[in-house]
Amino acid sequence: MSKKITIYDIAKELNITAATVSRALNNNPKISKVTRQLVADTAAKMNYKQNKLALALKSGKSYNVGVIVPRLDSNFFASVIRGIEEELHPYGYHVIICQTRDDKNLEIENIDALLNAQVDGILMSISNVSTEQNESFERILKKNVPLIFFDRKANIDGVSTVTINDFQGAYEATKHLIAQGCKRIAHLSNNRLIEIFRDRYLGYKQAILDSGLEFDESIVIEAISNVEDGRKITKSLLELDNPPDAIFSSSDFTALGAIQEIKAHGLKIPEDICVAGFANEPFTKFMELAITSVDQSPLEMGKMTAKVFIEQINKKEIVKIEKKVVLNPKLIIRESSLKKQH
Amino acid sequence: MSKKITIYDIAKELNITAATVSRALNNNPKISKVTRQLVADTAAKMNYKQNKLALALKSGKSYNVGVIVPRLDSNFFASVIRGIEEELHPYGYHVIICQTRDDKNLEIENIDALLNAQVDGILMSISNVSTEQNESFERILKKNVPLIFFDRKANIDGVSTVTINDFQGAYEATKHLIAQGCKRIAHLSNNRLIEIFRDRYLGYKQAILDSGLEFDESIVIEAISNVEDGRKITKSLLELDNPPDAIFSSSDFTALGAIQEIKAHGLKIPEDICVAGFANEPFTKFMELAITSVDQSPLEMGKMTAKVFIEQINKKEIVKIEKKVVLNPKLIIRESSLKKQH
DNA sequence: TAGTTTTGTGTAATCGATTACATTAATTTT
DNA sequence: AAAATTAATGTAATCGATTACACAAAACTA
Repeated sequence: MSKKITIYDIAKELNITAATVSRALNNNPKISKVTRQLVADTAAKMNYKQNKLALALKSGKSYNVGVIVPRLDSNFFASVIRGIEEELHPYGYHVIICQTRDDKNLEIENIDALLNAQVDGILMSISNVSTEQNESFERILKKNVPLIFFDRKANIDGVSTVTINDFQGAYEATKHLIAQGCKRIAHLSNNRLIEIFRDRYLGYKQAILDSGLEFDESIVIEAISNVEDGRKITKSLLELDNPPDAIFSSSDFTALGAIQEIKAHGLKIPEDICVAGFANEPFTKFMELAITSVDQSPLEMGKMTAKVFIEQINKKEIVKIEKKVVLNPKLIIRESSLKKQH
Repeated sequence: MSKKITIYDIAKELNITAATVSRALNNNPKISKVTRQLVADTAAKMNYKQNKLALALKSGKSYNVGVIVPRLDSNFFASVIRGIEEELHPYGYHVIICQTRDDKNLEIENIDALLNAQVDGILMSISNVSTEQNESFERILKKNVPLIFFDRKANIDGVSTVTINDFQGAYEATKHLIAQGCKRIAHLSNNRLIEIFRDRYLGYKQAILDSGLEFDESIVIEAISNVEDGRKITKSLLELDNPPDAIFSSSDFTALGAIQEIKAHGLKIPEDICVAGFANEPFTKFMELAITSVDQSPLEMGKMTAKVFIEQINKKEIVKIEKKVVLNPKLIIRESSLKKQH
């Protein structure tokens, strides 16, 4: 119903030009105090609201950033996004969210759409399948749009990243299992073309080697991150002639599956088999048998990602900065791996 | 680095005007096939990308919708947002997310910011504290921006809503507890100024009255939706002279707290006390003692909300439609309330 | 008092698209 | 062959802001 009020309407009302109105609203000292006050009052009275679209077109700053994640309804990504939103909100930035659903074409499509929408930056976690599709990323950089990876990164020159030390997290978790007396630790892995899963695998492996235990590649198995796959693979592990006495999983969901299967086999946790997961999903804490896991502080990761973006925005355009922030994981030891004192 | 290519650049390259380029790119039949092809080829060669900001300013359509929720890192809201995104993506709409953190001022601020950013619609779940701050909502409507509430709604004329039947969900859950033989059912409620909590309370009450059981207001207690509050309140309930034999909670988190406290008291679930929650949070399914809960199909709710928005957008502006979609809740019965057959 | 500086506004271009309204050239009609 | 259509493109306004440059009036300088 109500027509939109523009600075031209205010100008007409006061018999001045839109330029003066614009300056007055921006508190330009060249405009007399009297006029400034008059304009401010009239704007308020007419219920004027600045059209950010026009401003964005003129200034080249949309005050929108794009955030791309594989999926939204995961505690981890939702928390990261919360962190991003809360950190950017005070600066007046809005967050546009996109999901790739681990689909390469969707990822490309989303990047293009965000660029066309003139976002001021793109913060993303790459999808499972985007390994070596650097073309889109190059397009972002060529447009001089800040690009920052969080958690799942691709290694590209000039791109800042915010990650956690997955190697370290896996190393500590495995060391902890070893400290509990476990000698044959299986690993439920995931697609190791993704750096985070490769690093978790490497951290696990290093911990075993550093402890003088035998490393057995045959009990490292790739799983999809869900309960069912965790059960299925654990079943096959338990049926081995030489079953493991601990399971370190790169996902809490597969760890949960493992726990269910181990119990179904009549074995006791942690007495017979210890289990540790990764991500510190909310449910790991809630279980009656709480699950040991590695916390990734997603909220912090989101805030840090946003901070790196803000820094980047404020630099001279000529300077190419590349910041690699690595957060420390926190091992949360719970009942699923903590044996009674002996 | 690379300058942005506009239709003017293409025009100059081909010695035609920008108007012709614009028409050609939009496949206007008035432009000869030859020219259209030529423009398309040149645009591709020069790597032209349409500036959606300019388009938005000219057309008045930004193809952005704002989604406002109390918080992002809750499974429920994250799933709703996923549903919204997946439904709107095919139409070319982008989703801008905002959190109110149950802060009235933030809610108002977010609404204003979205309106100034010229979003094409606002889809929101009101915050705990926004009861009767209809002023902002009116501002949205006055600007003719479609406003749709999901889950937590305010009752405003001309606003479409997508909710679940909370009364029904609570009614069924309570009836189920009664069917298990429970005679004294406590209710962990929440701020009943919020319609969803009021309705859950009313559904619970009605089920008790319909079953000829005694309704006792003293065992209806308001709780904050977290585990600690659930424990605290359950403790006080168990210490009553006449403790309940079942707890129906309006939140899964308080239900979990209740379960922990009941176990701590040495009582058995479901034999001594049955427990049911609300929301079907992922962890309710994962627990060793899985928790009975009411599913709200958040993904569906998100998709439905988006569909209502699309419908609204496509109507003539003159027509004020008001659509009230009510989804059916699904009672998921699990071990926390299912007694063995007697 | 003539010249210079300052103060406050206006003029018009710009951001990058779309589109109503000409206008010219080509084709068809009579 | 003149008149009427049609086809293809150009001109210029528009969306709603910002801002470099211009300019008049007032204030200051010498």
